[in-house]
Amino acid sequence: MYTLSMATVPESSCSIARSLGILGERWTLLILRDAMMGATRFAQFRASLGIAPDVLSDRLATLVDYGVMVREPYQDPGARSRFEYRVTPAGRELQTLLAALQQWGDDHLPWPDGPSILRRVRGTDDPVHVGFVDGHGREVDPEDVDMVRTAAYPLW
Amino acid sequence: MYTLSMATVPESSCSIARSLGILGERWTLLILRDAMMGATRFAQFRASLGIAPDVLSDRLATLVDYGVMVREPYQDPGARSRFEYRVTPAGRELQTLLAALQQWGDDHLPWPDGPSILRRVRGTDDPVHVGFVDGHGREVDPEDVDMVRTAAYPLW
DNA sequence: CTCCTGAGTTGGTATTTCAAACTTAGCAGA
DNA sequence: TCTGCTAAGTTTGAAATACCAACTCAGGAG
Repeated sequence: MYTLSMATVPESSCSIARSLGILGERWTLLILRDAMMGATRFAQFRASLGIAPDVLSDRLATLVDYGVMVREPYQDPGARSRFEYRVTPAGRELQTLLAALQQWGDDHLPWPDGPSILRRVRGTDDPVHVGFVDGHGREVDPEDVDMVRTAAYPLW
Repeated sequence: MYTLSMATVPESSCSIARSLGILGERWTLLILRDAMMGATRFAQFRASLGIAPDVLSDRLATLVDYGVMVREPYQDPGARSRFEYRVTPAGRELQTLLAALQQWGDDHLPWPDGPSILRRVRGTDDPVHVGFVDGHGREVDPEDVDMVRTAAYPLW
């Protein structure tokens, strides 16, 4: 059905590698960004990104396949039924990932006019950033975050 | 000097797109993961990732070019001086990005033996997660984070 | 002056992306 | 009924990218 070969999760004990197996292909995170901003239709993604239709088709299939988006029918009045794409709860959880990318870009690859999108606490001017949080909802300095290897860590 | 054409920041007002211009190529974030875990040398990255040497060379050049890593000379006793690669402070700031990928992979693409790496508050058993934080160091629910378009946002 | 090692580069093949043209299904108007 | 219109894809062939093996290059050691 699809000419391009869809992405698969690599056989790796590293969850970063597994996530990137799904999300790390060209265009995938930009598709998700647009979806989070409200895009749902093939032509919308296509117009926004300028992506080739075969590649878009392939990326959407991967996202649907791994539960990041769902493909569901819709019908505009006086038009035939077609399919649109929506972010699932699993996809919503990638908000922090996209925000982390955004934050780093704002800090290290700034644009002359400043950020085009800000993140704020709803209904206030209070800015929000991405960071590490402990079990009590308190921010933890990155320096104070330990990475602990478990038994599942490969022994070279 | 390099046969592969290095990545460049796209002319986009979206900082996610700009970040992905540097970081979104195949292998780049895995190289950074290894670097964060202590890898510094060409052969180390190569062995760990199984990446083709020309591609590794290209990716390292991009990372150095954009200040994510630095290339600096080192000398092992009784060997000639060579170059190694280290993460810069700008690169360190991608910790949250990698952690967000890790967290999502742990949650949605789990491995039979569980996570191979845990993040904890240094010296404790207190687990740490990636999330949104307000100006007072308090966690903010993703539902309560507003994305506000500024004047720099393109008007379609 | 030859061997060894680590950091790359080169060259040829395989894979992925790109762009344009084509297909398909159904509604609408003539 | 026939033709046109639209949106969601698929197909096809050319261009760019990645992969792999072999090679280079610069010292230090023997």
